[in-house]
Amino acid sequence: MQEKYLPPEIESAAQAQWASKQVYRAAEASDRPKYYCLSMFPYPSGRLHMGHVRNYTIGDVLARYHTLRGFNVMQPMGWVAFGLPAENAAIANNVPPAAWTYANIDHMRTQLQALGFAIDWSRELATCKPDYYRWEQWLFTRLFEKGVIYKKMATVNWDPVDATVLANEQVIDGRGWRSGALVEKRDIPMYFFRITRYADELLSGLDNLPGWPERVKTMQANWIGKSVGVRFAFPYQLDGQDEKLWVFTTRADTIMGVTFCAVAAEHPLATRAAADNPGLAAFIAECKQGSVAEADMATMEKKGMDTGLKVTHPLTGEQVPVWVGNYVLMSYGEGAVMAVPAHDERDFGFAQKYSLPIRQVIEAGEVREAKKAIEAGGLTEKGLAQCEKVLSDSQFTPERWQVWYEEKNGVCVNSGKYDGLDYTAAVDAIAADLAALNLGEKKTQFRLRDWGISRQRYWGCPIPIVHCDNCGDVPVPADQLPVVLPEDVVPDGSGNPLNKRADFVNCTCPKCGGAARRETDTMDTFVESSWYYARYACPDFDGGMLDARANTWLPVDQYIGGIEHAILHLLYARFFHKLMRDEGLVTSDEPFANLLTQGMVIADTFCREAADGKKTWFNPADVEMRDGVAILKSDGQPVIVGGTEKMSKSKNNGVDPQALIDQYGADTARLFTMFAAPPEQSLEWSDAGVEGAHRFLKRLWKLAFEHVQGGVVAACSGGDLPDAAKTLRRQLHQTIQKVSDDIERRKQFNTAIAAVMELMNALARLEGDDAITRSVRQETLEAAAVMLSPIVPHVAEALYAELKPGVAMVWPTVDEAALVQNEIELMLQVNGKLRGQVSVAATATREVIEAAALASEAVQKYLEGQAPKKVVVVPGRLVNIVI
RNA sequence: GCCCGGAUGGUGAAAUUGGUAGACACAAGGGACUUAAAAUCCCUCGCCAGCGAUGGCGUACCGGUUCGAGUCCGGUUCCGGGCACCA
Repeated sequence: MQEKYLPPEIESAAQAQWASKQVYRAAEASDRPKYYCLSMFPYPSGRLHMGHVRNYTIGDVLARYHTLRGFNVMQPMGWVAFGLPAENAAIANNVPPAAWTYANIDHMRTQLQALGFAIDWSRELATCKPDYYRWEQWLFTRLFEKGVIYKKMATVNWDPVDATVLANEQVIDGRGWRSGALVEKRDIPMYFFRITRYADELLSGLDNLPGWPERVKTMQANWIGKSVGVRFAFPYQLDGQDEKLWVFTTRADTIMGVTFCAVAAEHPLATRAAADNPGLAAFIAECKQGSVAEADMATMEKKGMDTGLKVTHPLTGEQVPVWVGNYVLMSYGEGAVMAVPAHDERDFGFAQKYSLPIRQVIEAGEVREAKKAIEAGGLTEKGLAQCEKVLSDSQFTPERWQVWYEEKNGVCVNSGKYDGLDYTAAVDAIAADLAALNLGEKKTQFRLRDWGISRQRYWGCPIPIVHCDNCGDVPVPADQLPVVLPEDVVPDGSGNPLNKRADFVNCTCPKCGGAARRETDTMDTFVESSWYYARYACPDFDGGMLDARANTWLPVDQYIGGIEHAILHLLYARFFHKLMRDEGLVTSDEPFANLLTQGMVIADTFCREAADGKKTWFNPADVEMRDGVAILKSDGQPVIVGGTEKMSKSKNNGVDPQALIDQYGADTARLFTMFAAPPEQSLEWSDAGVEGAHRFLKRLWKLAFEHVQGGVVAACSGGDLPDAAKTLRRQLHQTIQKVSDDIERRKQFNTAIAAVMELMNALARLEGDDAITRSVRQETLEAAAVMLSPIVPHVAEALYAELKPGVAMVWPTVDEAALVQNEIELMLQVNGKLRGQVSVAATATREVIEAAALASEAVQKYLEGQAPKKVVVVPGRLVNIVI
């Protein structure tokens, strides 16, 4: 055995052996239970960053642990290879996105392999390859024919200078990131997946996912946002026609408080009113500026303008003014809302700004009670005072009205026949009255909107539709798939270059054979990532999307990925799974049985801003702090310190693990990453402490080396031991218990590592070279190597091979007999404060413990001869004496 | 703005079900070994008072429940993730 720990030699030897023996290749034919361990596949941005290392190490620890536990493990890897960064790189460097992407994949695959992950590389896939997206196109055509996919208008960010659609990320402070032009909203036709048809199942299905974090399920449930409300209409007459303005509300109980309505700038009512009102037309044009992102809509200043038109309140017959509001979006709901400024914060602000009437229609329950009591009379002086206090404490203020509204525990006032009704009764009565008038009904609504998947971009999966003047939108027949994306294209940032490719665009109609045009929009990249987990089961199948192997492996037993994907990716994948189920491709209802959401690895961002507002982002590795000022190393000039954000391509704050691997080896990088924090916690990146992780591996190596030098022996398997050896062996088996639980149930690896560190510290202190002590040492080192092997596989395998040559690793089992302890120590508290300890037999009864505690010097000192008021005994933990 | 999380020593963190706050590490300081350095090993290390024994305070902030709160409840601040075209 080598005396020195030499990571480069150990790691390359181990990796070469794993590769040549294909040890991580998963076989379908196995009598062992399957364990499908999947980490979210990376976007090939160029280099790995610490977020990837963390994600894939977590997955690898779980995969390797389950292999040691006897499972047939599959851990695949691939690339979500279409996307915006490739087009940005193409514009910046004049390289085709395809070439850039494939080069990145090669580099990142090498980096992943250097980290020693137990990946079945025979299943590798890249979503930009025709043999992958072919089946996505095939499913698209099936769903199109079924009506699950449909076409409608949708609003996008339009850059009028670059004449291109912008992603939300590319709109900065309302301007295009490259041109600096003011961004406009523009309506274009897009294809949509009818995800809302599955809204109920996506919501109720969350209850069948006990292996998912509560926070993710809460976020998804809120996102889907099921609410029961009332859809109703305000009738009006315009140009001699009877029309209806439809709105939806979850608070029909406040309908009597409506003092105006607000419609979107694109609403037909607004368009009509603007026809003979230039001021309004100008305001509508203004509303069309800015991005479509919800965060921008919610934070912008709420503005409006009166259309001059009035609609009729369906219950009071009052004339209600209609305003155009810049915060109302045509594509959400009805494109119009009723406004109750007395109880809705946004409506209140709007009404104040434009001096619109505010009418209270909800009153807190206790106010109502107090008023009633006073009216009825006969109150005692004290009772009257109490009621009056309630009233004076509840003077009408907009803040109070809003609270009464939010808490839904008030009653209606100023609402005519509905006065005195509570929330439920009022909603029911009002809905019934509206229904009787044929002007409304109760309706279940979802916040979730249909999924628009058209992207006006080149580097994506072509939408398999042909536009024919005679036949309309015709799906490409299966035998003509895939519609192959040409890979020799370099986008220039002004629109989709596919539009300029006659060889791509021009085609014949599959239906009538006439000249036709191919759709040039590509699909949202979330479509590719919505089914890759299933394709890993049968990546080589060319007879269809999936074969029977998909049902062998699905559902994924453990899915691991960033919390950033809690809603969109995970919801889309769940939706897609149900689409595939309904196509008969899979039999399960949900794709991911257990989910581990990794906390973000975050790092500082640094940038410089050019005169035109364009920002250049610098990698933290290229920046240093001098006297509290961030300086770019290359030119010595200052840079702006941005926020601390998740590592990303766009902010260039990804920390490449390569330097760490080169200096210390993959095992140290893995160990350090797992030791830094528990997986679910977000982690501000710092390599301070990596020395400690490396030192531990060196110490471990040295302990094993020293033992092996004296000759390997059979591991201890119990029996009578000297005290020191017995104590160590107890700690060993406690550690096995803890590490197993930490990895399997808690999925918290930092504490598992700490426990093995403690065990190794204790082992280093164990003296004696007798046969029994050496056998305990052997048992401890063997178990430590196995317990660490999921985290640091290279060094652990090398050590195990020295300790137990020619034998395969098996996860150690806990020897219950080794755990037995005769005496335990209890903490003594007086009035909840720690005042001492007492030793008692492990079997001691409550009475014995209490007596021992009261007799102890520490407690006697505080009792001063008095009897305690109360004694609390917590078995195995402490005694608290209350005096 | 809305939804979901988080905040514990100089630093990363631990405390699993309401029961010893700070395990395990990093950094720092002191010492051993060395011609010297590196490496390694040993010791100290929440804050305040005290020579010490010990005592008081302490888990972002304010309040509450409890024999007992880092943990539960109400409110606040700051930080991170998401907000449907970054992936």
